[in-house]
Amino acid sequence: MSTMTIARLAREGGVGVETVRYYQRRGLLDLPDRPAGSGLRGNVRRYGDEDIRRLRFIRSAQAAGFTLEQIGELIELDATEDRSRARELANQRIEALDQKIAELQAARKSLHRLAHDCAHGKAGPCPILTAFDGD
Amino acid sequence: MSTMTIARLAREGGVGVETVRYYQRRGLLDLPDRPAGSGLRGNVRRYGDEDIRRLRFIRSAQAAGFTLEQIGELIELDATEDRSRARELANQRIEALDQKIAELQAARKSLHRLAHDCAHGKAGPCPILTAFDGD
DNA sequence: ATAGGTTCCGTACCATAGTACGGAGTCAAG
DNA sequence: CTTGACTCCGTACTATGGTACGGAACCTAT
Repeated sequence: MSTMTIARLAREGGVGVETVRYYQRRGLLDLPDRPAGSGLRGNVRRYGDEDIRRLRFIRSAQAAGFTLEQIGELIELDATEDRSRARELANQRIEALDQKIAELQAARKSLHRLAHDCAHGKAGPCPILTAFDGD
Repeated sequence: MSTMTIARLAREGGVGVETVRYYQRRGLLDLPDRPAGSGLRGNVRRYGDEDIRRLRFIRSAQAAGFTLEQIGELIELDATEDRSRARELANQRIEALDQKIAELQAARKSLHRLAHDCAHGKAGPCPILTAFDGD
């Protein structure tokens, strides 16, 4: 699988072709050389497993809450010896994740109570506007 | 606290004045009448506790992952008897939250492992690009 | 060798959720 | 009764992360 076209790469990464091109523009994915083949300006670009890995990393890092800009830094960092910066970014994100997770769990609790009150309440509208009170 | 200016309302809600005005434009917050006082075109608008509650609801609902558009629907729903729609929205969001929470917890785990490997690894760069492998 | 599907690339556009600007009006203290 | 802060309002701009468009080149199967 070492010579895919961009459509295949996109499919492997679970994104659209335009998204791959967008990541290339952002410098997150490499733009391979066009192999100077038959055509006048060269062949179509080819992608390999390394590109798939990179693309999947981008999606995972995004799911972890990193911005594309931070992901760019992570990718650059991966090639350096700067262990402390890498740890710093990871630990910052873990803290943010812990906060976010707690927030979402609190929200979940409120929504659960709302759904319950809403299902078993006597009459009238569900108490939506007060759903998050006391959290 | 039944006659605040917009700056006070914003402060109580933890947002900026421009954000309050934005929510008014979106129809999420009411635009109270300008009390026809001394001035030619009326006084400045005044806000009350109801507005604070509404604003805080908006922020909480946002934290729960609702979009502003959905929040608009929730606010309208609060005035109706449509219990099933309210429950539907709440339950949909709970499902999405459960997914999101699981995703963030997985990401947290990966980052934790990365930080650890990065701290105790022998030499060379941290294995950033492979941090999410095997999740 | 020709039709159709892809690729390439620049540029433009989109949604979401704000944030900023500027000028006129209004308010509150001194 | 002026000065400085705040309000009002429309309009424009921003950030983030894409998505769409269009024409030329290219590639593949018939």
